[in-house]
Amino acid sequence: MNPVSSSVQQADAASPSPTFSPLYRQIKQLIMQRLQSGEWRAGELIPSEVELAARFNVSQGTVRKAIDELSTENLLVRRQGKGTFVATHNEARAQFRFLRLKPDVGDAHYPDNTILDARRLRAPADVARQLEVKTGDSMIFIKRLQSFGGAPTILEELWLPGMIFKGLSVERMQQYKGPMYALLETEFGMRMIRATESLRAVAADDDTAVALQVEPGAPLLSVHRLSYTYGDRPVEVRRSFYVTTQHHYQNELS
Amino acid sequence: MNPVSSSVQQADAASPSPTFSPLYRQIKQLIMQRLQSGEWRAGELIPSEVELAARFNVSQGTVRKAIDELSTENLLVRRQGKGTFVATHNEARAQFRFLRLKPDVGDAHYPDNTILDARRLRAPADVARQLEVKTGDSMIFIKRLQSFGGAPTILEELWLPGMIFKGLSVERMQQYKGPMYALLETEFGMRMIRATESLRAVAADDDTAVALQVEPGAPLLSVHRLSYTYGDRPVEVRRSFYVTTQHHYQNELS
DNA sequence: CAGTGGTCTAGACCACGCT
DNA sequence: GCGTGGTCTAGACCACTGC
Repeated sequence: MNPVSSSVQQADAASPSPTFSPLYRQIKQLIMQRLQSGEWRAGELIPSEVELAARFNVSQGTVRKAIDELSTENLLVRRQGKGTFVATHNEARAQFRFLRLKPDVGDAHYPDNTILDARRLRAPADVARQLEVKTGDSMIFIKRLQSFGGAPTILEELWLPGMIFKGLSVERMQQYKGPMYALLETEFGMRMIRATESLRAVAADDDTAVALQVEPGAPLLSVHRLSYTYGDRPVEVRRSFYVTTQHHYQNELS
Repeated sequence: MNPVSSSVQQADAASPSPTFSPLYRQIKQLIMQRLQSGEWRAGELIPSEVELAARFNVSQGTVRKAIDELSTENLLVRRQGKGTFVATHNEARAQFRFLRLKPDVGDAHYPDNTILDARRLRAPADVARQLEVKTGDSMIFIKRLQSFGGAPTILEELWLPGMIFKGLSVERMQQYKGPMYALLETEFGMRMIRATESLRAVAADDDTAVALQVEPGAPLLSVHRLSYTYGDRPVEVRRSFYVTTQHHYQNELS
């Protein structure tokens, strides 16, 4: 029998399963299930490799390979001598993983947030489609302004499924100053693990120009983000406008 | 003695080298040297893992780990049953690794190139600084327009060190239609392996507007790229303007 | 010193591509 | 059938952390 569990797919000479995956990927899935279920929470220490190998009845090397992949995907963080931890947005090194706007000169700092609007709305058709919910479903809508050293730089609107973030109050948003994803992670156990961004250059409309203190028609970097949590589930739509006179969007191609 | 060579750094209880690196990284460096020197060229098959293990006098697992890293860095490509190959820009899957502009609807296609200008110039100070050459050094300067389905979309200027690309003629550039990096790789053995891009939104100046058939002042996505070859050596500066009305710059955050 | 992840080895077997 | 990379194992030792 397969060491992991009786329900696990396995290679079989007689009937090679079309969805066969190697042992370490099955282990990886098992670990991801525990992350998704909240059994192992953000920032926590997970069992050691030896422990997991014994629990899953596989060799340590197989567990290692599973954790290797989860580590490169930023779901886990290894620390030699200490153990393996669930990755979290509540640490310095994660602050800029989803914020690619860097100052042209000087070091990157996290911007100041000002919530301009925060309330419950019904999902517009396009937002609903992207988040795979029904049009008209209850959503949380947030509009905020981010400033670097007092200079308004990012104006953005966020949509979150109201179903998931039930207890999120407008007051809580208003008073919170740190990274959004850290808040969602801490208070709702909802962890963003990847996102896709679509960038274009656009001309500022009147309202946006006022908020960002630029001339109407001034060029702005438009960023449309769709964020995913475990299981490739889309849980946030974000539409941002960046002022790129003193900052630039930094990207590495490799 | 160290299995790799007598000159290799090794852990030593008496005097732990401050620059110690594990065996598999030393193997990785040895492989990279052979790539950089041109001993193993783009697209070619390199020796098998067993062969390399024997040659370097280490276990196959150690060679595997070295190749694993080179593979995730896109320097090598493994093909089960066939062997390990040097990555190349001359293949379909590499076409869009450095071109992130995607059509809003429909599938991505490679654009048509029109060379507007190509000649030798002396390096301006800023270009020289970025490419780590001296101001006034001989450079190759190229200005070209890229079109998708007949629509002018990308206007860009490239600077390459003339020293490296000695035989690159204006005529060769004019007639060549494919990806630039494939040409540089095939004809000069110069392979781009990574790049950094800085993006901003700007207003089109008059000349740029004419070339891209947009209104003067229209918002354009400005992309400043610095490309590197083996050994983190910068070898290309590129300044592009993208029209983003029918296309967008696609980026994955993870 | 014990426990953790990190490296390295040797050997077995599987999946794939080619001849 | 043979050679390639891909998986899995068992065991040894090293490097780092914290008690």
